[in-house]
Amino acid sequence: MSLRATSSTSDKTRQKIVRAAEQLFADKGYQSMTLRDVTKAANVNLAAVNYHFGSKCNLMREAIRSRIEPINVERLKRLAELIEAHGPAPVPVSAIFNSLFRPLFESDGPSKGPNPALIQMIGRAFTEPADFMRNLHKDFFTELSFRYLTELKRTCPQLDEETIRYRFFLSISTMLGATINTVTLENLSSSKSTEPNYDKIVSELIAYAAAGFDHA
Amino acid sequence: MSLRATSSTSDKTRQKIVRAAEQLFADKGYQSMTLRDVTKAANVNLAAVNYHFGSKCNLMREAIRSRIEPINVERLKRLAELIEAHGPAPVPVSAIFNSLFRPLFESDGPSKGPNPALIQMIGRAFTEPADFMRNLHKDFFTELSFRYLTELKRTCPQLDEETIRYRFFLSISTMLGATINTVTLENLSSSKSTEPNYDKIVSELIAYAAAGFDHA
DNA sequence: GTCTATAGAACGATAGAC
DNA sequence: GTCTATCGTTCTATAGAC
Repeated sequence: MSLRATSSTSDKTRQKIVRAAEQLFADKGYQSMTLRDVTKAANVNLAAVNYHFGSKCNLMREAIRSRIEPINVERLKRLAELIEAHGPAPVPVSAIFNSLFRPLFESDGPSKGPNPALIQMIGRAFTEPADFMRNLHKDFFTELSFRYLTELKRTCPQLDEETIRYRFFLSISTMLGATINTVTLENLSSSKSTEPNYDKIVSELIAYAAAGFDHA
Repeated sequence: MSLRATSSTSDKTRQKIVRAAEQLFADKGYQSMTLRDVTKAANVNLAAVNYHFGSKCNLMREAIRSRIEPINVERLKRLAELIEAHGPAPVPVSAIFNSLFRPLFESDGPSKGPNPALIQMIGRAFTEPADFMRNLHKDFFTELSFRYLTELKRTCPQLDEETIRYRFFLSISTMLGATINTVTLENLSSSKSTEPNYDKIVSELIAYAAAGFDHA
């Protein structure tokens, strides 16, 4: 049968499916999101998912991969720029976290605004219990965490390796928690706006994580 | 028909179901956890869940409620003790977070060790997308957050209300992320122990959140 | 490539014997 | 209270017409 490997004249159906899947996965998680939901929201036929992606699992792997990879590229690019800019001096913790957190919240590209569905999807992907996510985590997080841990160790030589790993873990946890923890997010703003203020969230997040990581 | 409202001579079946549900919910989330899984793990009959709890939804509401309520009581008790002990002086942020975070990780009671299944279950409950969780959050979090925000405001009068709410939200996110974010948790210890070191996690968590909250 | 129709399996819930 | 058996629904995935 052979799945579609390359783009053709029209990827509209494929794209519509991915976009709908993003939103539904963000809202309801993997198990609660059904292919009927997806194809209905995308306004395509039910069979289209299996034709284009082979399976529900593959659809989500592809959806998540296509979003995370550019973000991780941007993260490492900014980290490299920081290292370059500071020469032999270590990069401040807040600048390191800035390069790690910002790209997620500028998910549609720098100078573009944040994409709530995309932010939530990634947050949920890393807290999703489904088995097939495990490998994704390894693929997308191993190199990234190694690079960031290396740089954080250089900036904070007074902290032993184990402490650095714990605090890095807590920093990642804060970021992920902030993206999916709708509970407190709703109670945050005194105004009853449905849309969270991501600009405020991300700058607070960076300052919070930097202070939490760097404390005596 | 009438559900069982009061305890009878033997709550063994009921208890076994709740315990099994906790573990499975912690591992797989609400939708992936089936009643067939639960009753099989509990070694009881499939129909027992609907007899004792009426529905799958009700089972999890009861399981979560029975765990969170004692923890919240303990939290507020410790907070009240802190306020009492400090008299008119404000309670330090780290002490406030100590009273908020510790009870979850001493979930089987003080002097008892942490209960991984319980910790994960509560973390997952607050990040679960399922609709029926929404009301639970309101029930178990509204009063708690009000009390803690009041006390944090007294301790940090230099911070405006909105900033306090944002940082409190981030602190809760850190805690929740730490309980369910298995990804990085696995990569944490250089030793390949399956069991996370909760003692280390919780003390790092409290110091981290206090520093993150209290920064200039 | 896109559709209809359906296979095949799993689910929550319940009826009714004991 | 506890069991077996099953109803009615919903899911992913696929076969086959167009």
